[in-house]
Amino acid sequence: MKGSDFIRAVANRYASQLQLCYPQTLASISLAKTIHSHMITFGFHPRGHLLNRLIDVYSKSSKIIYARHLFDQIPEPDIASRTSLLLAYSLSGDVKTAQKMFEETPLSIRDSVFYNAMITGYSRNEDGNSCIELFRQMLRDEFRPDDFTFTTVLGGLARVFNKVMQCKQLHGLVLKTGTGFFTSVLNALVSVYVNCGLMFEARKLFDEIDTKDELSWTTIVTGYVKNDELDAARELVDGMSEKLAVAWNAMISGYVHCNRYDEAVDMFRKMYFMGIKIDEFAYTSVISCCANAGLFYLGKQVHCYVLRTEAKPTLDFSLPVNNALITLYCKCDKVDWARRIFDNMPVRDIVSWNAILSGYVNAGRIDEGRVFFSKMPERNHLTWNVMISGLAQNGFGEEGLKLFNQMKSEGFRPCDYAFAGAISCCSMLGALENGRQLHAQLVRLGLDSSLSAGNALITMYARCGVVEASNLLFLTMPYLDSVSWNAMIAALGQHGHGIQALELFEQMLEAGISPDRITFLTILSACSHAGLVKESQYYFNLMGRLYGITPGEDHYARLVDVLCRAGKFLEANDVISSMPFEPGAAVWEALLAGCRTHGNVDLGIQAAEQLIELIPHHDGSYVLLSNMYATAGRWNDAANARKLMRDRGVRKEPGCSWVEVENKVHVFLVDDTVHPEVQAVYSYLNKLVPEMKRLGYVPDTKFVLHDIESDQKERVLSAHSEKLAVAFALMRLPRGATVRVFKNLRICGDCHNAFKFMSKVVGREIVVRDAKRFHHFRDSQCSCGDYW
DNA sequence: GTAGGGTTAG
Repeated sequence: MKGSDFIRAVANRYASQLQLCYPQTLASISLAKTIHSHMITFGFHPRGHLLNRLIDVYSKSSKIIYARHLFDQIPEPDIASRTSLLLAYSLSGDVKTAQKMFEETPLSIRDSVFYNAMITGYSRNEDGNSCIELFRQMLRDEFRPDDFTFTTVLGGLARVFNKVMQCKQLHGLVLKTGTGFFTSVLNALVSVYVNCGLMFEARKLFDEIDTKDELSWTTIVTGYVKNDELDAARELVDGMSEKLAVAWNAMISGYVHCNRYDEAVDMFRKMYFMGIKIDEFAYTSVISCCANAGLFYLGKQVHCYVLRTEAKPTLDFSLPVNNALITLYCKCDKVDWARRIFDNMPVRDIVSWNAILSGYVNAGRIDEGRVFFSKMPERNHLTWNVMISGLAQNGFGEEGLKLFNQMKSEGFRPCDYAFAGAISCCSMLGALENGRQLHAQLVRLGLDSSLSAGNALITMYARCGVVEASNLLFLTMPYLDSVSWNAMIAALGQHGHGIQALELFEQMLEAGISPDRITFLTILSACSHAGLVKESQYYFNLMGRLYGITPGEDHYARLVDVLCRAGKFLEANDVISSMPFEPGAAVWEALLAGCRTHGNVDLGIQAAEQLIELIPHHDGSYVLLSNMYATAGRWNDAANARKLMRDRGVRKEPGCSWVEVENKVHVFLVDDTVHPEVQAVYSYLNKLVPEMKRLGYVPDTKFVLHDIESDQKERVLSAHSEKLAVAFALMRLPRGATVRVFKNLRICGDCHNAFKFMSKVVGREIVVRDAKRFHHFRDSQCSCGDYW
């Protein structure tokens, strides 16, 4: 054998070995390295086709550095090696370098494949306009577009909005160039029509394809799914002779996204029994289905199946499967299970981190959430949104607003969801001015038609005491969903407009929106705040009978609440005994609140004792129990209840009230000595009280629940935090402006009485939001009708 | 050496 023949034989041998590196797997990278190092060890210098092959393998394994190293050793790289490397740069997201490479390649050695590769680069980086531009340049440079060119350009076009015109033009060109005989080109055209929402055109074209391949079928099926025409998609899938897993997977995820969970699970089961291969896509969708539908046991079963199947090695490493499992366990209150999966994952991405973060936050485990947030290697919009709204939901409004600002300063432009979170923070703080500013920013950014932000604003205005603004927003929002209706009904209810709340509910039904369990919770609350006993019973029964919603403990608790507030303890008792489960904390709490209002000491003490047994760390029950004893004059028992509380290390949440004045929040505690202007507040009150007394105000010292001398009691009364905050606001707000004060606990009975007289004396409206509801004091009346 | 479908976090 001659030397040159020998070298050719070795080269062929290497070439056939390199062929084993396709298609790309983890193993093929190390195989390529082995072959390459073999060449180096034996002093073999690859050239020409073999070198291109090596560059191509490295390029495709995202080992661009190796590929580039080899490439730089070639004095005059040919078009094939340039194409491989250019594509590698594009696919790694480095379009700039790819583009540079394209421009540096002389026109004389370019070919159509080279143009196609660059177009692919733009397409993969979602730059549809550059796809078109380069396509035009290709024509100017007098290269013939082929089937690959059209497929790629159309693929790029499918990623841009507003491309109906270009699509039609390209369709024409396809017909002119004769590339319309290629199924791949027609598939790409169908895909663009699909993405324009033109399903009629898409279907017409699909029907005209003589040689439909798998992709033709999956394109049209997924097209229907994307355009929410699930039934049309299903009809095609059922009629297909070949069972394509891709089409079935698309159906499953489509059903999940439309909340059609039964059909999703059904489809998955059929897939299994028909022997269609279940891959990571199907598993991911069905697990996500279980997460959304709360199907814990089925989800766990699928998880077990994943662990047992022969595909386990690949599924174990599958990011989407693991991420879906994290969400499944988070949504089923098993955050620690989710965490274990997270900890065992060999590779994690931002989705995994966000999933756990939202798990912690939604479970109220905000401390762990904070730690997790601070440790995240990467954050995106969702990360911030989850954290901000999580802080809002867990009572950390101030921190949430700080985070919102931090988000902006770190260069993230908040979207409507972030605004919704920040607005919720304002809701809980009662930070009306701040909330108004956020509203203004939304309008400026053109985000004010957003549903999530709008719904948050409805709640914010209501929770800040301006229910009229909520109503105005509700009436002018371009789109409403059930959350909007629920928010508005709740807003009316909190402010004591029970009848209007019920009227709105009827309008909701007329608008064709189906009520959910939240709707009925807000309805029952509204009835409670307005004392609408008959109505509450009516809607409670309606919920199950007409809408098939099984009342939960929370619904029962609210019904009990309405009855107890009306003093109907016997009926409340009947409701409790009719419950299909043991009464929990919410029910006892409702009972206790009613007993407190009506001075039903015996029953109240029973309820409080049950409550203390159920949640021994909750301060309110001890305080109420102690207060009940005190009301009955049983000071020893009262003291014992407080002692029990101390012995168990339970601290009473101190009463505090706050008010926004000149865009600053002023906080007052009981007997406050901290606020810089508190002395002025006390002397203002001392001037006001005699005037109130002239109108008939008698300080009601029974609300001072310490066993002290009665002359001191009146002084303690006037130092209540809500009185201080109201007085401060009266002093500092412009003449005639409505006072809006917030309190973390329920308003004290004497303060409630005092504010009625105060509103008359100063001729202004005083609005107080306490832990339960709103009180509008106007002209010696309160909107709650002394019913709270 | 170039194309195209289905998955996960609020």
